[in-house]
Amino acid sequence: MNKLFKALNDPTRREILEMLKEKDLTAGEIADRFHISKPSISHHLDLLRQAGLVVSVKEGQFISYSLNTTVMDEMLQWILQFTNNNKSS
Amino acid sequence: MNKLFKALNDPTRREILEMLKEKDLTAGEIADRFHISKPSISHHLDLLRQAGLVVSVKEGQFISYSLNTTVMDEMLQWILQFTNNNKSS
DNA sequence: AAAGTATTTAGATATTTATCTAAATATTAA
DNA sequence: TTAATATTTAGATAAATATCTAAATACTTT
Repeated sequence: MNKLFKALNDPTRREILEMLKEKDLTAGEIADRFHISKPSISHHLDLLRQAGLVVSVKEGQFISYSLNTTVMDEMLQWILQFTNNNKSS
Repeated sequence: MNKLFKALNDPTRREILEMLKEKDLTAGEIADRFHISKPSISHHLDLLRQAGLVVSVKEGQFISYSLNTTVMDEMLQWILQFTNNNKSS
């Protein structure tokens, strides 16, 4: 839970997630869309992976990143405890 | 949105929100439940207030804090864009 | 095997953040 | 009005984080 909130507490990382929502991308493709060095993006991807928000698969020379939405559910539940959406009737 | 994620990226602050879910509390009552100094708790409350997650009302000598759930909706929507819960049928 | 490409790891640095103590402000009670 | 209580503000410090460049690793192509 901690790692999840930590991972989401950065605009670059949230933007990466939104990109991956559209389609899977390689580390390089992601880096190319930011004015940030590749090592920095690599680090962001690592944090997203640690939080379980993305999954990486090696495809030859490339590493493809894709979204893992199941982890979002945990967060969804946490938020719903505060909202009225969880009231019966 | 940035302030919202920032505010939630701290276990103490998340715990404060869970306390306020049960009932409104004064700054002192909140501080008493942690082994953290009052100024530090005051600072956490300030960040929560900046994010719109809590509202404070002065009641004489005390300041009462209460949850503001409406802000959570914004976050809920952000998360739902990734989940399958928003698919039609 | 050597060169090129993709990505990560290592190490450094500047900024942000959580925390503390001391002091300031504001309200209540004596 | 003085003392006590509640909370915040100010200023300092240690730890965490985002970023960079340089180097290492791993795969592919020639």
